[in-house]
Amino acid sequence: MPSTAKSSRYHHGDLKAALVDAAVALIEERGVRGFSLAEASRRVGVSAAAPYRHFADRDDLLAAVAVRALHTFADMVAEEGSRDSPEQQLAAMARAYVRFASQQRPLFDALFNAGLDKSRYPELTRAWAPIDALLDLVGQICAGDTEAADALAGALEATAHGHAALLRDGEYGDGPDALRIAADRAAAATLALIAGRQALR
Amino acid sequence: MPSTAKSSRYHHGDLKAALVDAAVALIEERGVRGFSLAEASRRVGVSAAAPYRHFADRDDLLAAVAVRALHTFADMVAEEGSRDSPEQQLAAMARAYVRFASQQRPLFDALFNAGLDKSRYPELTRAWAPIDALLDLVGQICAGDTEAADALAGALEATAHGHAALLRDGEYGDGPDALRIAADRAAAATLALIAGRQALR
DNA sequence: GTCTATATATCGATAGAC
DNA sequence: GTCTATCGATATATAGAC
Repeated sequence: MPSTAKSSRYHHGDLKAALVDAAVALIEERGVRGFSLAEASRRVGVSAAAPYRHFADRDDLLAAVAVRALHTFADMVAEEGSRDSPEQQLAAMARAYVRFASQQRPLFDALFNAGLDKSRYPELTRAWAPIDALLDLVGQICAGDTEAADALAGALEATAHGHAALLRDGEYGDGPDALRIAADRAAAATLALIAGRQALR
Repeated sequence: MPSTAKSSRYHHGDLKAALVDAAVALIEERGVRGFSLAEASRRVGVSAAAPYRHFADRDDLLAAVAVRALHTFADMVAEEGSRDSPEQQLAAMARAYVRFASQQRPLFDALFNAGLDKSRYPELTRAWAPIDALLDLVGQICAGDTEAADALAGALEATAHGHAALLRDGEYGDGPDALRIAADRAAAATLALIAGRQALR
């Protein structure tokens, strides 16, 4: 281990990651709007100037949080794959989507509510990659009809997102029941959309 | 007209409304995050201190915008009522929801993305009143089964919201087609949920 | 009801030392 | 790669005059 034993007077071996961690905690406590580079610096014990060695500006750190969100989101959705029927997997995907919004709220906010410029951060467009990966499940259901599959996939995505957003907004209450309710509803709506998919075209 | 001809040195007969107007324009241009009381004051030509005669603080003006959003939203949804079948009315409601997000984006943001404290502004919980008004349409479809009606209404609401939120996020593109696409999909998803509603319970 | 003036805070970002 | 120091901008909010 060559450089791990740095010690010296610098606070971190990986300031970049530490700043992302601090940003997540900060967003959790104060929301995206309450986040600032200065406060994040304070929390990890460095000067306000230090972050600029790693991030071009405030939005750049926010974007780094969004990228982490992307990966966490993909992991949570992917966990639901590979068993049961396609229908049950899609319902589980909707549950995972809602769970992500609830259990990783700061990440959800960074990804969907930070107002980041997507032309500046094209990676964020890949937020839907994990969803797209499940699109072949939809293909199995719609056997061959790719137009129908696309329509159904879009409806499932929007419905899962809607339940997640409403949960985040407190529409299902604040307690621990809220997540269960939202997840149940999202899963049920998923199955209903599949059952009624003829009406999509 | 007694007091309309005020003239004198004061800039407004209705500063409160003028500030709300300015706030809407400001949110349109810079987003909720870019909104400030100071800039709104500047725009209507009063000092930064003037608003405090009408609003307790920044959030208080933001909440006033959200209340306006509430009414606009209700109007747009209500316009869709009263003809066609219940199914078609619900589909039209979903279209109106999406149209609201597109054509009144600053209001949509103030209502759903401003991070306002809902325990401080309980009126905002009434955002769903216009939706609830259409719940009896759902009742007609589910004839008697109130549990099924509640489940369907919740699914319709979340699905419409999901399409609106994704549209606002640019998920359907930026051009004028985006609204049409999102509205079509939201309406279709509404009909599909109705068709597949057995799966909701 | 609005103004001026001001106190206070915080932030983003840069320059230059180490 | 981090620090100190600092500039400039902007915000919220209050006090007191008019």
